[in-house]
Parts: sequence; C-alpha cells; structure tokens
Amino acid sequence: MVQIFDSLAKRDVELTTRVDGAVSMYVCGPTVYDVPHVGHGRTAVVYDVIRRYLEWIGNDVTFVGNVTNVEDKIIARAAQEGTSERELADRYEAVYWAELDRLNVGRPDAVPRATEFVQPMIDLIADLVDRGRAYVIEGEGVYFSVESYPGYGDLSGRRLSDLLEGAGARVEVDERKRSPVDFAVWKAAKPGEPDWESPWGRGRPGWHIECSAMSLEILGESFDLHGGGDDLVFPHHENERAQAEGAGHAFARHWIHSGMVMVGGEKMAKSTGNFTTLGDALDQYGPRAFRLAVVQVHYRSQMELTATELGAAAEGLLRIDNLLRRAAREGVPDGTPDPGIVTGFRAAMDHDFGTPGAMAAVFDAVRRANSAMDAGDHTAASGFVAAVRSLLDALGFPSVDADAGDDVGEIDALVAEREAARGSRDFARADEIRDELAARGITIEDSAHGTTWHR
RNA sequence: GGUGGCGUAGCCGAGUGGCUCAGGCAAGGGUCUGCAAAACCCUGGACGUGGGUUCAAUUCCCACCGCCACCUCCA
Repeated sequence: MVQIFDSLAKRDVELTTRVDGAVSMYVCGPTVYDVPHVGHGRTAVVYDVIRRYLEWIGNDVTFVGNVTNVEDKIIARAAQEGTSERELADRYEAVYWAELDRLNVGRPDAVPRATEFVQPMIDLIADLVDRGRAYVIEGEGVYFSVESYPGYGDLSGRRLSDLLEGAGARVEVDERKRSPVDFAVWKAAKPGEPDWESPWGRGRPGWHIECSAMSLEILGESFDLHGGGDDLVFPHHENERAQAEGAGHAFARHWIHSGMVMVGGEKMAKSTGNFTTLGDALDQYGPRAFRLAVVQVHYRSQMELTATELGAAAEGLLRIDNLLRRAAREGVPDGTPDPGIVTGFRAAMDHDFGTPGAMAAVFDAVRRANSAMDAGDHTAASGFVAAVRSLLDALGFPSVDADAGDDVGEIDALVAEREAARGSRDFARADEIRDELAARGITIEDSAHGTTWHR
C-alpha cells in the first residue's frame, strides 16, 4: 500500500486508483521556449522515479507528460528570432527530450502538445459556456467565471475573498469581466499570433485549458494522479481543475507536487537568470550523479542543486560503482536481493516516495556487501550486491558504463607493465606508471584479486 | 498584507514522544597494502530561541526570531 501526500487532501492518504493494479498519471511538462535548466531535470527525475516505483511494485502505469507549445513566451521568442512558433517549439522540445534521454528518464506513454488538441479544448469551453460557467466578452475571448464554481481554491488553499482582495489592486481589470479573478479560456486572435477557428471567432486557447482537455481526452474521467512542480499549484492546477470539474467532469483523484530547485536560497528561474542548464550539469557531473543528488532529497522539499551537492553525489556514486566493479572482479555470483534490504527500501518508498530513506537502504547494502567480501564470503555478498543492482534499477539508475575509449588497450598495457614491475619489486617504475595514469584521470586499484582501473 | 512550508551536527539531508541508531559528503584515528587507492572498523559532534503539556520532547502546543515558496508566466 502506497501512501502519498495529496496536495488536495493536504495530508497523507492511501493512493487509490480507478482500476486495481493500474495507475494513470498526468504530469505537467515544460513550455518549450528555451533549453531546460536543472530544475526541469529534477522534476523530470522525480516523476520518473515515482512512475518506475509504481511499476516496480506491480502496477501497469500509463504516464502522460504534456508539452506546452503555444504560449506568450514562445510567440515572443519566435518573433524575436524571426522564426515560426512551431519551429522554435519543436527545436527546444527536441533538446528537452535529448537531455532527459541522457538522464535515463523514461519517455511518457503519450506526449500531448497543445496545438494538437485544440478541438477537445474548444469542446470543453463550449460545455463551460453551456453550463454558464464561462462567458464571452466580444473582441476579447471567453472567460471562466470563478464564482460559478464552488470548489475554487480548494487545491491551492485559497479563499475567494482573499483572491478578490488581491486582484484589481495589482493589474487593471477589464470592466466587462464578471469578477476580477475570472481568467481567459479562449483568447481572441491578435495579428501575428497563431490562431484557430472557434465558435467565438478565431483565436487561441487560454493558459490552463490545455491540461484540462488533454488529460481528460487521453486518460479519461477520474484519472488517478496529477503531478507537477509546486509552482503550478496556483493558478495553473487550480484553474485546470475548475475548468474540468466546472464542465461536469470527474477530474484527478490525487494531486502531488514536487519542490523547486533553489540557488543560494532563491528559486531557480529563467526570469532571474540564476540557472544552470541541465546540459552543463550533466556534462560536468554525469547523469547518474545528478539522479543520486535528486533522490537524496525528498521530492516535496526545496533543494539546492549546485556544484556542492552534485560533487558530493558524484563521490557517493563512486562508492557504489566501486562496489559493483569489485563484485564483478571477484566473481561474486548472481543472487536474490537480500529481503531485509528490500523491505527497508519498500517501507521508505511506500511512505510518500521516501527516496532518501530508500537510498539509505541501498548504501546499507553497499556496506554489507563490502564487509562480506572482506570476509571472503561471496555467498553472503551476493544477496547484497543483487539488492544494490536491483534497487538502483528500480530507481532508474542506468547500469555502470564500461570504461570505454580509444585508449583502453594502451591503458591495459600500461597496467600490465606496472603489474610486471611490481612483481619484480621495481616500485619506482610501478609508481611512475601510476602517476602517469593519474595525470590522465585514471585511478589504479590493487587488490588480492589483481589490479583494476577506472576513470 | 493573505496562504502554505521550513529552521537537525563542518556541508547535504531523513526521521521519531523514551530504545546504540537514518543515510551521503567532509574530518580524525585504526586495520589492510611495498606505498597508494579502494574497502572495513572506530570517533566526535544535532535537533533556531523562550515558554508550556508530559514521568519523559528534537518529536505535541503556544509565542518569538530567521528563511523560503505561492498570490503574475514558471518544473
């Protein structure tokens, strides 16, 4: 039984699904107008781990991750670059998936794009208008009437009275809106912007309608789990839910939200410029260290994800990799994952995807595997090594890359030469070779079972 | 101003009303090794401040201080 912290219930609840043994989930993806930064990477890893774990414990998971490809910033950026919105969005979406591939984030089962679902959005808007929950302002578009939907504010914990107080003070309000908090579901066409035909004239969808329409279209009524970054709770998810339920649909059963990446105590954001691109972080520390850094923090917490954290994660990862190399070198047989370790792992994960505790179980297995090998007990070691392999796989860590490269043969030859020198107790020559390799970033490890190296 | 959250050892970061306990990184001391590296063992140090509840609080309650997020597009 998996307990999750449900953002709507605002407490831990049992994850109940529409169909036993199956989980349908929808996670809000990025607006593709620029390259992804490490915050996008964190969110992607978080939901990848959740998806994999739900599958690992035997569920059939349908994972939908959308991409927003029509939006103000895309339009602005395309105009600036003198290209089409379509070309710009396609280009940055390709970068996004390429980086996630490096991270070993599984591709969603479906990737709906806003421009491909305009008709379902129009249908949904028409339902809202029919039910009196949305209304037309000539020349402007169609607006959702917040006060017509009683549940408004439940997800984000906001009261309508507070919202009304805040609105209007901030930006000038169109006098034709029934309430200052009403928001556009359909925006009338403007010159130079992409638009579509609709019952309310040409225009484009409003900010939040795409996710309401696409999630219902693909996953259907009352799908199980809706996720995203916690900066989307308001207004995006609140509005998304209001539109879907306002049109008479049963919407997501559970909501989960992941924490933001911070830089020096401030949220990482494109607008503040305090971001590191995901590509740079992966180039420097590697995708596995990135994944480790992410899972060592609970998904709902804010986290720093800079050189300090990534560097520490890279060191921790090395400890794991050293074990796996050692087990291979010493010929530890395949075994069944140690039940005690697996139980600890599952207990941590079952409680709101407690990946830090899950990693503690993995590191415990690492220590015990090494201890068993130190004692020469390969049978005992095999269960712990198997647990490490199995649990890392469950968390989406790709297996250790073999030390590849053009110079492998040359390095092997040097290592062999050093072995020979050591054999004849010519330690000066042996150390010379080791220094030479160290200068090339290669670490030598001697053991009773021979010498190995890694980069 | 409104709403929500956080403050744990050098750093990152879980967790719990009392039991030797997270875990990772770093530091110190050992074992092993030709020397290293790796590994294992040991060590130190924690729960923002002030009250309260309790036999017992880091854990519950209150106040205060500090920090953050959302309230506008945002993973």
